[in-house]
Amino acid sequence: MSDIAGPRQRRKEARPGEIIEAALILFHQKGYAATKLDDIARAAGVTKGTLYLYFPSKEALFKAAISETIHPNLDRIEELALKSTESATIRLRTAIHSWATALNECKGSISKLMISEAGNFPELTDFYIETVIKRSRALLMLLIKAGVDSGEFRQTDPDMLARILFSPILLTSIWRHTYASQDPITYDLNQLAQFHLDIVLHGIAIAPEHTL
Amino acid sequence: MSDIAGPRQRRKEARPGEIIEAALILFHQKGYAATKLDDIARAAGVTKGTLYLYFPSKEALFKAAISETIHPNLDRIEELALKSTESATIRLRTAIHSWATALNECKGSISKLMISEAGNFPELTDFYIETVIKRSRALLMLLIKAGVDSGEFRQTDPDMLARILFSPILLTSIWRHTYASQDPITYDLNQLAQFHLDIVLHGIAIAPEHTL
Amino acid sequence: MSDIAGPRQRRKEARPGEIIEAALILFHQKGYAATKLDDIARAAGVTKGTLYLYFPSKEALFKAAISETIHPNLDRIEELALKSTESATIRLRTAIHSWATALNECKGSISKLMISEAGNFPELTDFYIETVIKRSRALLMLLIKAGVDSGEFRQTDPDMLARILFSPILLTSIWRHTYASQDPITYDLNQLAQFHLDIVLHGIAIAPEHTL
Amino acid sequence: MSDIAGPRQRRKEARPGEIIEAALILFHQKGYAATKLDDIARAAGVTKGTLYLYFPSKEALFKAAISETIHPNLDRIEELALKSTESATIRLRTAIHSWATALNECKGSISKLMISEAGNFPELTDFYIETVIKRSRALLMLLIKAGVDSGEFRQTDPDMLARILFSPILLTSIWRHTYASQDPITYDLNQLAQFHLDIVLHGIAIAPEHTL
DNA sequence: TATGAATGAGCATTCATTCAT
DNA sequence: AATGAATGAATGCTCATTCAT
Repeated sequence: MSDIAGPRQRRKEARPGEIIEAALILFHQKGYAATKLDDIARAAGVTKGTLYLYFPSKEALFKAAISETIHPNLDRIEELALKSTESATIRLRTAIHSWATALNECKGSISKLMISEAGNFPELTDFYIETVIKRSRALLMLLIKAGVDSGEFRQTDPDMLARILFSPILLTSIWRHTYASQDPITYDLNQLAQFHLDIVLHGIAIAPEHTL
Repeated sequence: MSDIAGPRQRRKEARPGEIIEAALILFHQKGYAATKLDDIARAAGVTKGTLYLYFPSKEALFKAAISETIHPNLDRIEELALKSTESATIRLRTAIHSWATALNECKGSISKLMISEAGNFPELTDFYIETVIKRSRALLMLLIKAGVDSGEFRQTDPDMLARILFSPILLTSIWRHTYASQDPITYDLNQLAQFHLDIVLHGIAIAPEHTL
Repeated sequence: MSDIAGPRQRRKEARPGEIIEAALILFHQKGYAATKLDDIARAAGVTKGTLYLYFPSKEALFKAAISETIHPNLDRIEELALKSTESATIRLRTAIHSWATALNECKGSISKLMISEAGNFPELTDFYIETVIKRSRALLMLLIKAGVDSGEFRQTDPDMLARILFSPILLTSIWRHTYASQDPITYDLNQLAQFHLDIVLHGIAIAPEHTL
Repeated sequence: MSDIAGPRQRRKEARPGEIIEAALILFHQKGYAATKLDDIARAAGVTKGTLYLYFPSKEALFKAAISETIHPNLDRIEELALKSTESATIRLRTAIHSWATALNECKGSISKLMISEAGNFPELTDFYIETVIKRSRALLMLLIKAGVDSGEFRQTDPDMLARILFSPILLTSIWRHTYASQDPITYDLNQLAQFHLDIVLHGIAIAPEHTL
């Protein structure tokens, strides 16, 4: 009932989140420079002035939107894969699938946004590289090395293999957010992940039973 | 005669190309909206007004830059792989390596630019999807199907496999152009392609001799 | 009882005065346009909304601040000089010194503020000119004429002399409030007034005994 | 004939001066903050964007306007009084009259502007104090000391006397620019200067012949 | 063909004012 | 009486585009 509030309702707690959500979608669709604060305000159901109650500038809003979205996802993946006592094969599959699932559910793609805007926001990019990219890749490399050590996988280059394992999922996720209307993708990221894992694990497995 | 022009003197036929080259680099670095015509003009060694002698608007220049860069690359790949009478395995390897080589040499990445700006230039995106993306993928799928038909590869999903085969190369190329300073990549795209092909072909090969 | 209120608790009757005091200082320091209501509110220890309980607009607050500060000072000077039955010389000295003393003690300078903002507030300026400037000058001219009539001073131009007599004090007062840090003034306005009066009275006196 | 140029005429050389002149008048009338760039542009006969071809910001335009106006006047006064071999009395009269003449002719009053805006532009104020105020006062003090040394004037406080000598002229000049309509002044600054000098020199002269 | 001064619509940001609480 | 979140008109500044030279 009080949900249907008038135009001057007070929402101090909820506002920043609503604004960030609206901003992220628009930044993602149009890029930072092409996104107008008017658009963000309208999408968030407020006026332009209100944005400045919560964020001191457009740039600050952009950075906040990126950071806020990144942070809650950071720890989840690592937990999943590291705690487990299963075989490296299983843990690798689990890690990648949980990541694919996360990407499947995202409305926007931080990866795409960072690719587009990295050149214009060097410090933000540094932060993203350190906290997201390197950390994610380190996890994959850890699992790959574990598999090599345990005799599940052949000797291989963990850096390249890590890059190869996440590329199709990440690029397809970006693709879907970019070319959804012109080139729709009919399967979900988990299917793609499974398909790729089956091939790669078969390709690097020492014994067939280590494929799954 | 006009060939012997001074080093600073430019032949007028060369102008559009020089402008496009400068524009492409800047669009790629900063994105469309953040790139100023002043910057492009300065980088091309002309003044802002001169741009309008060759391109009616910023948007037209952007589209021209994309199109001009795409076109000369379009036919090359197809020729390479289709003419050959080798095995599907060989032709697949050849196609992917020649593509990796092409990407290796590019100063900018049209793929990255299209990902960034697709939302703001729908018609251009349509054109890109039809002439580049779908055509490239169709080529890979053709070769994959040929390999399945010839008994070199197991039965598989050509769309997914095509996507998987170009993802690491394309994403790594984009990566390199985006995060070069923060996260340098030490190997080239051909090494990555070979590494991936070895694994995947081994994974999908019916007999070991079809891996190479 | 309400006198025993906590140090932070303010009696509501005091509010307008506290706001005016804070406003006057800020208007004086930064000028009308550069002073934000937020600053005034903060300086007065209230919130921005509260200002509107006492003053209908920023302009009204400004005018009130000027008027409130002017009024209590209006009558004082006239009393001092007019009641006296001393010689014109003495009364002139008394008037100027009491005025110098008043200016010495002021934290802000209405004169400076009016000089700065006269162009933007014509009606307020009219009011200030009529009630302060012309009245003050009329007083000085009255005393000068009295001195001429009584044979204390030579025949002279009362308007010019009045202007000359208050200029050093007024300008120095403004100066002190404007360039305090860059160009500090080491003597007080009474010293300056006495110095000037000694010279001028000696200059216009008919007989030496009329200098003091 | 070509003077009646169209709206797109080119005036690169003349423009900065025209803009500064228009800006100075408006800053003077309304103060810095209350002066809109649109107003300045309109008064200068250009559009807002043109201002930015010549000045990088409103603040830079303001500072340029002050500086440009100050500089040409700096050396003039000193020359006048210092070269002369006349008596100190004559040189003092000459200096003050030439200064009064300069102020008489000015459309705006930098002094007024600096009083209004000193608080908001500390570095500009420092510059003004050092190059204009202190230099002018030093000149007057020099002449006063010369008069004392030559036996023309009694022993006196040069700082105070200097301040007293320029106050009426300066304040009246400011007054005229501030309250022209409400409180017009009927005599010019040279009359005022002569009136004051006659009194003061008579007041401080050791012998009557040193008054003129 | 080439220039670059000038334009003006567009956008980020500010801040006096309002109003639900 | 007091708050402070929200508003929106105003304004400094940018930049794609035009055009006289």
